[in-house]
Amino acid sequence: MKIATFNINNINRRLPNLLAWLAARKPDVVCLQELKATDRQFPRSAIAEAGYGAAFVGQSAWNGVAILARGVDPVVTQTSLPGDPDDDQARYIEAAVDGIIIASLYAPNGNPQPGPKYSYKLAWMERLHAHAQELLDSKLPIVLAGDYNIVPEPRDIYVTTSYRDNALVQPAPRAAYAALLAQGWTDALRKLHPETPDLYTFWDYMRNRWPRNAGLRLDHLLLSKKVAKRLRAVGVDKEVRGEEGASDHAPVWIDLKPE
DNA sequence: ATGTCGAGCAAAGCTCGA
Repeated sequence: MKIATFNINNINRRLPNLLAWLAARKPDVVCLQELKATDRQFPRSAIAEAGYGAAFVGQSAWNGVAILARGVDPVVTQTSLPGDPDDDQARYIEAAVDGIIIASLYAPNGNPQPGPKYSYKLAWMERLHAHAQELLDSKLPIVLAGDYNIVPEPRDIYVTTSYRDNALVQPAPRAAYAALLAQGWTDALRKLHPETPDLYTFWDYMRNRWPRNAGLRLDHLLLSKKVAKRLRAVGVDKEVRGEEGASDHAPVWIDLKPE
């Protein structure tokens, strides 16, 4: 079973790239972020024709998350991250597919820091921590997949000072990510590639960062223990980032052994 | 490496978010 996460950066703008990738890689489940589309604008028919059921939470212009499942409709369990009824940003959806609870999350970027956006980022991560603990307590197999907008460690970014003041690399967000791992989640990419350098999932459009491989690791799949035991392979479909009209992120995927 | 990209607003270029 192959589960992927992909910050698509506007699903309609990127639809040809997405459909080509779905056809080539045939993931069983795809967590998408940054749809930048309302529910009405979601390309339902194209996704259905590609053979995928879909659950999504859209928003005009910004954010938006979805879960696609090949041949079935995801069974939705959450359409927002619990903990703040006033938060109306479309950043979290969760569904059951083939016995696994799968979340597609788009954590706040948090720039500039300090400031209200940074405070929102940290508060959102605290809410994620609380909900993640509830999910673990359920003892179900769970995958928390998405764009965490956090570079977990210094080796997860190219050598630079450009991001020194960026919210993505600050100690507090890094501590928030580490706190998730401390709950018992497995960072899938690091689990099977503990020493590999240049494990990037995002390359900014600016400053020639893709040709220079000046990347960051922002997109993560966190696995509960039952899922971690089934982990067979994990990778980044890096070539996708080099396509015409590409998103600034590349897909990350895991392959799970049957139960 | 002070730069890319696209959307919104509103009618073209500026501003915003990432």
